[in-house]
Amino acid sequence: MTALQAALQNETPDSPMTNENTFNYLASLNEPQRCAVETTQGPVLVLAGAGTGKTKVLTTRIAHILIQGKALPGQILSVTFTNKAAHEMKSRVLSMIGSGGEGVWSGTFHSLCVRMLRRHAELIDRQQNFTILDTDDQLRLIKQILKAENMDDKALPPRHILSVIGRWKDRAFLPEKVPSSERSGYYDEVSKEDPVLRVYRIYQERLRVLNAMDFGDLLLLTLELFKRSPDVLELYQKQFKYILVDEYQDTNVSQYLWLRLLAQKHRNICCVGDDDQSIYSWRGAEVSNILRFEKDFPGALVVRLEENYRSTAHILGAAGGLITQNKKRLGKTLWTQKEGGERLIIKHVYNGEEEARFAGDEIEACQRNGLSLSDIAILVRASFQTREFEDRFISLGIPYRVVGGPRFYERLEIRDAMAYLRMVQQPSDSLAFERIINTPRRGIGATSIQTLNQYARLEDIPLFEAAHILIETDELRGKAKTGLQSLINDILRWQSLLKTMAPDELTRMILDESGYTLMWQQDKSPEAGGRLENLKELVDAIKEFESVGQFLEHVSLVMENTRNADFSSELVTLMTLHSAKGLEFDTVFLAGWEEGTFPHQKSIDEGNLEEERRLAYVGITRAKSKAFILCAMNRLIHGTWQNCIPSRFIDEIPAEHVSREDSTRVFKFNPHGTREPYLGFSSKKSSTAAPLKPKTYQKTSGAFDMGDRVFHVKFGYGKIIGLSGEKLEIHFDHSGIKNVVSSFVKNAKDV
DNA sequence: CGAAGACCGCTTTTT
DNA sequence: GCGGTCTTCG
Repeated sequence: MTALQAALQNETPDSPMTNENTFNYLASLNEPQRCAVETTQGPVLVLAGAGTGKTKVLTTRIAHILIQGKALPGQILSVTFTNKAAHEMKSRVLSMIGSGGEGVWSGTFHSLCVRMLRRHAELIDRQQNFTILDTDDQLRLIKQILKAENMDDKALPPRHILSVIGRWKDRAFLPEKVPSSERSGYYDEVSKEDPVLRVYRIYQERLRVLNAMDFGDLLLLTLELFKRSPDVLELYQKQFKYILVDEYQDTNVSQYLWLRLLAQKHRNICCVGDDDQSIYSWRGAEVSNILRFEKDFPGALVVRLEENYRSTAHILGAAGGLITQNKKRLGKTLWTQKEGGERLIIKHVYNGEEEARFAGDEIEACQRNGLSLSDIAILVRASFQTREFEDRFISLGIPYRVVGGPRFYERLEIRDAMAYLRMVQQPSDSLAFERIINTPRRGIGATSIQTLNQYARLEDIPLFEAAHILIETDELRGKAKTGLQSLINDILRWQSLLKTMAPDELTRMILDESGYTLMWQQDKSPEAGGRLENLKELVDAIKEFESVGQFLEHVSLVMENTRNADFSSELVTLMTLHSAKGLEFDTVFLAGWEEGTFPHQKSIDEGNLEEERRLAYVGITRAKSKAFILCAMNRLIHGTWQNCIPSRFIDEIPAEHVSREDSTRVFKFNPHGTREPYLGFSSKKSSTAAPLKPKTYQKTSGAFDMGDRVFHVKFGYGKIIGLSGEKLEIHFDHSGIKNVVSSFVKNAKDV
């Protein structure tokens, strides 16, 4: 019997069990952690520094509440930001208390909101099967509106409108609630109003007609739901006796209001976060939420977790010294029981190429010392910075992986396929219809689509319905008419199969019968093969779901890449500082610490240096034992070479925690400081010039010959034009001539 | 409807 | 300086 089952069988839930074993889970906590777990009543703010065990506190707290019998699983609300975090929470709670933990309302803000909104859709003018739009759809909708309203998309770029609306939604402003002080900055002389606000109003109206909502709406409309129906709000307020929130420093205003409403009744809310790791203000996160916590929840207990179990004293000292430069923070100092450790190494290099070469050499040295490649990460400010490292690693034969990048469900072919599914699931999804109406080509051109759109808007009906009606008239002719007629028939037929056919079979059928598969089969471009592969993968993915609807919901809420999730294999990790948050590595290379790159020029211009500094703090605290900070003296920026000034953050790290490795061999030391542009040394071209050391850790795939057609994950298809042992010289169809190691390429016919 | 040329913008990214 | 997107023309 698990502890929870025992607790649930206990007739008097308020009297804790006396069995001492039940309390073992508390023994592994340090004093503040234990305090954060045991103070279940009233508001609690846990300021959890990097590597101080915050997930442990959250999961143990849930287990504690359940084991103590203070609440049933369904009375606990546990909120995170990412699906990954949500899954981890779930599995860790389950492993602590065994079965019974499944009933906890655990998920992301967005998934929890969807759960509520589907239940009460009619109260916010939607049907239960409403669609969740992605950015693509949103953008298309905005463009449509601009066109229909005769507005100039040059003066009002759709992307910008979308981001303004997004920020309004983050702050819980419905169109009529946007304060005049928060206007977009645009002004229309004729209508005497803010044109973006006007688009916003129409946009929301269109979403209602489309039975759709965007991501911002998930929060915004849940707030609206609570407002329109106090009964519904009360239902949830009563239900959730205990609320737990992860990454509180990343919440936006809407999320904050949502939490505050739900916590009003029981007031048992526990927020965990770290103001020093707030790095998402650009997508609406408000550090002030965490800074203000004690005011928002009077009588709150604030617990600081400051004992770090991850890094050496030097790393913590460096990060701590840096972050004290920030004014707006609650303040805490990380410490460790670990002794010794190495200082951070600050390495000045000539340019980006040497930066990559240095990292490559150091990584090989790490390997010789027995470190696994999976213990090493290169962290960059912006994703384009990974390129030079990739090039170098390829020629050295260091296996690597880039985290992030384009995601599966954002690919063109996947979105198209999903649009077909959406049409079958919800025919009023006009954005999906517009996407596939002429893909593959059916002779329905822009004019025909415009006719349909005009009619649909005039009658306030979905596009599909408009198509139904106009097909009976002479508005459309020739190919457009026959093409549309057969598409409508197809969609209706697929719809009739929705209930009876297995979702993956239906998907395959739709892709075949619509001619979509054929379209890519006939496509001669190099990507076509990959696209067909992806479509197969999509069909495979759908197998796991009971219905098309369930699958669509999953995809719209879980956009993350699961394919890169494997951190165990022997690969160096390359990623941005943003995506590194929450991870740890033995050795970390912090690349591109120059003014303009990091801190980024835009942040300097906008005076948002505190957030950049927090980003630096996040970067340093990822390292367990060793951190390199790399600073190039010259860099190619937007096609021109620029002299670089070392990042101000380098100077802000206390000197006693760093050692400067300005090798005089490469770097002409400037006794007056590090801020002077580099003067000596001339650029030596070619990353392939360096001697290649034999690799023992790598399997030789062998047998390649001159002229062989091969495939490379990054460079695509190409032909071998040179051979020397492990090293191949390949002329790639799209990337030119590159030197690569044979284990990185496959024979083209095996792909 | 497709190809070629002009044009722009260029941090971070989850849901 | 490049790459993606939009426009225009045949």
